[in-house]
Amino acid sequence: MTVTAALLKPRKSPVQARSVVTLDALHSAAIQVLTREGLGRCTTTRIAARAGISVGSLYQYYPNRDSLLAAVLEKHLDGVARAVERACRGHQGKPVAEMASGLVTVFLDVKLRNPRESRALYVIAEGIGGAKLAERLRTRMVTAMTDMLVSASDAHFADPDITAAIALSSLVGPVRLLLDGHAPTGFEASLEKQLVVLLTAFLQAHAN
Amino acid sequence: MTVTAALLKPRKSPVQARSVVTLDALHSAAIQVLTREGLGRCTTTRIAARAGISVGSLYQYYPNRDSLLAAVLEKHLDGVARAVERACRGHQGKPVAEMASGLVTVFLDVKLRNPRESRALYVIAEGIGGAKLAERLRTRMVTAMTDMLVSASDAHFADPDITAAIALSSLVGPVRLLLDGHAPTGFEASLEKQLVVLLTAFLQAHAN
Amino acid sequence: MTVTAALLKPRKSPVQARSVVTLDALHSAAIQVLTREGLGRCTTTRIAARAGISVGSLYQYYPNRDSLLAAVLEKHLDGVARAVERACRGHQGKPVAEMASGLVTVFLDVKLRNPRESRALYVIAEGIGGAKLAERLRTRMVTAMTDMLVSASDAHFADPDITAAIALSSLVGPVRLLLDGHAPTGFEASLEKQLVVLLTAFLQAHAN
Amino acid sequence: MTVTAALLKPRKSPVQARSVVTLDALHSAAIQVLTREGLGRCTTTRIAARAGISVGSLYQYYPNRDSLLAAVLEKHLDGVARAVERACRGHQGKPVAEMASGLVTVFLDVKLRNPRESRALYVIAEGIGGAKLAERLRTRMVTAMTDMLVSASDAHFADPDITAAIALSSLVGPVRLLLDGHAPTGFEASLEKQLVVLLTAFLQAHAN
DNA sequence: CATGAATGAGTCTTCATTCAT
DNA sequence: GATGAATGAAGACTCATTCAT
Repeated sequence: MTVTAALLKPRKSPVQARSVVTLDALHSAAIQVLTREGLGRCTTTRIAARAGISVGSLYQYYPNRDSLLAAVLEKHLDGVARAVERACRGHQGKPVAEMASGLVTVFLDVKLRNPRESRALYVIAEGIGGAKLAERLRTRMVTAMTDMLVSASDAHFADPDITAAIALSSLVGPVRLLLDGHAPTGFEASLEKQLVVLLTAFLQAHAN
Repeated sequence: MTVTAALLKPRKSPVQARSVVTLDALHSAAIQVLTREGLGRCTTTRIAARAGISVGSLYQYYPNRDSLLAAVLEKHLDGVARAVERACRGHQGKPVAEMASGLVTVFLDVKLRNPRESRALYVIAEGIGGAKLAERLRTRMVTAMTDMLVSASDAHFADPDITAAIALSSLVGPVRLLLDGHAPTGFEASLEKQLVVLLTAFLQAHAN
Repeated sequence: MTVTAALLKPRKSPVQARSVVTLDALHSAAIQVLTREGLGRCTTTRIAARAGISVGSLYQYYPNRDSLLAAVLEKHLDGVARAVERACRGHQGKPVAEMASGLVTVFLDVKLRNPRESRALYVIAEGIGGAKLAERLRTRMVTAMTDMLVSASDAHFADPDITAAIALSSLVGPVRLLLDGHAPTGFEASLEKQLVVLLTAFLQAHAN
Repeated sequence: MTVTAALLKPRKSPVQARSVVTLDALHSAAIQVLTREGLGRCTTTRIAARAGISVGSLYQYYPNRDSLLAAVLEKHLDGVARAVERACRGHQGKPVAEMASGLVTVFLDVKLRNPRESRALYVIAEGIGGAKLAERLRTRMVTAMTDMLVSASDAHFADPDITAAIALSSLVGPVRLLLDGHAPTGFEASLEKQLVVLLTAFLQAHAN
């Protein structure tokens, strides 16, 4: 683990119930401050205040501001990755149409479950070294998808990892459009169906 | 134009040759500082220094830091939008396969022409009121695409604007993956082909 | 309370002993810097330095520079107003000669007790929204004087509030002359007597 | 002449008509900017712009910002002093009642002729070394008044210079009250009469 | 352990002044 | 002479981080 990486790790493990509670409070406080005030005004003091603790205590849990934000981001991305992995395992050996449908469903589910949080994290990700984190989690998801794709009952993929990477990343843009509230009228209603069409068509195009 | 919008506008028009040069220097300086130091360290002083001018001079061209960054972003997005609009006009009445191919080619072309700049702008967009700008430009592109889609010789679209919005946004993720350098080996080589497959399959799925 | 007014209020109440000390230190530091360096050089950094604290700490007590200066001004003016009010109450029902004498005495007393501070505040008053403050305090004094005048045992005033306003303001110039050190030799020695003569003559001129 | 004094002098004498015009334009531009924007925003660039010339040209006439403001102040005070001196000469040998009346009339006349300008100058005076200037002009006026007082046909003054200083300075406060717009209703209407009463009573109190 | 006052480096922004054109 | 772009020192203010209580 590099020095930089070490600095982004939480300081104490949540062995005690209180810690877990505080950690959670800090996470949601961070997200609230972020969405309410913007990254510029998202200060440690404000986060601590909203979490109901003192700045000093915040530093008991995280060595610095960025590690807190990174933890929030990681927690979110980990949730997304877990959900995708589970879905992929659950669709092993199925036809690609089912895979596409299953994938879209979970993806939308985790991303839209808490839209406010999802949006806040895009902002965090740019501000800190979010790219590294995002990549690690993306790799997990692509791996899981690749495994699923190669098991498809009705298709064969020449470059399953590349197909997986494209398929996954192609979902990101449309979802973000919706989260940002910039989508055309009727977009949300048909988003899931459209994305299923998109993914299914793409995956079937590789079937021979 | 709102007050806020006014504040994001350049201060002086580049009527003189020198101004144009300085303006360009500022733009690329901003991009360099951004990619080299990150948004957090992208200060007016550093930008000015890299551009070879004084802070004072920077403020002769832009009323504040955000207006400079916004201008850089807008210039880039405007270039993308123009290219997409031109491509859409050029594929009126063609079959959807050609449309997909033309769109992907143009999109990759403008986005990858200056990868460093493209990446920097993702960071800017989050930090400032980039969402507004991005939406305006996206609207232009979606409009152009919608017009193109309805003219397709071999397909009919029930909701062409939604199809356009999804099609366009589905390209964003994969391209960014490449720009961020997180793509699997061989990704770049096949990206264009893959995206053409993706878009063609999606559009043809709507054909009846 | 308007927004502007709110911005000129101290940030934290001096509930703790330490705060009171720091607040006092800031006030006298401000006055010292003001008289030693002038309003132009009366910067937050310099005030903080002279007060023996950091700029950051200064901003824990006042939201901005002007609110600090305004507080200093208000404290001074409030002291003057209190003294005048007390004197006015103490001379209810007396003949105008005694009123004049009493008023001049307290006025000189409070203004000359700390000449350095008195002078500094003229400078402050111009720079910030001192006019508003000054007016409020002046109104208090004029009101108190008006009450006193109407109770005079040997005179009747047709427009007691106007008479009060003129009487009070006529003292300002001569006192300031002395504070600024521009008075002729022997001025200070006879100032009190002269002002008593001035005020008495003026008030008696209204007696019928 | 000290170095400081030299720096506050205009750079070129208005030998040419154009210079006079420009100088006047600068003076009123300064006053306008001052009243419209406040001392803080009263920059050389803005003054020059309002005067219709360039900053560079401004520096052709004054070596620095303060010398310009000082010149504006001096011109105003000189006007006041001249008027007072003339009035004093014109009332030589008259009874004190006439002197008082004449002085008040003239003082109000010059101060209220251009209230906006008068007010603006209080602000200037504090910001720059206005005290020095003010004192010089005040000395002229006190001298003229002293001469007048000693010639009074119906009174003898033990300390005519002190009496003059007090008399003059006692007018300042009331007039400023009016200029600042903080005077009670009916104040302006009766100000002249009241001040005549004030001064007459004061001067006659010295008569034996 | 918690607290939150104190710190001071670092940001943006302004503006008097100069000088090349 | 006139111009106004360029300069950069200096000011107000913020905020991550520390540490005495």
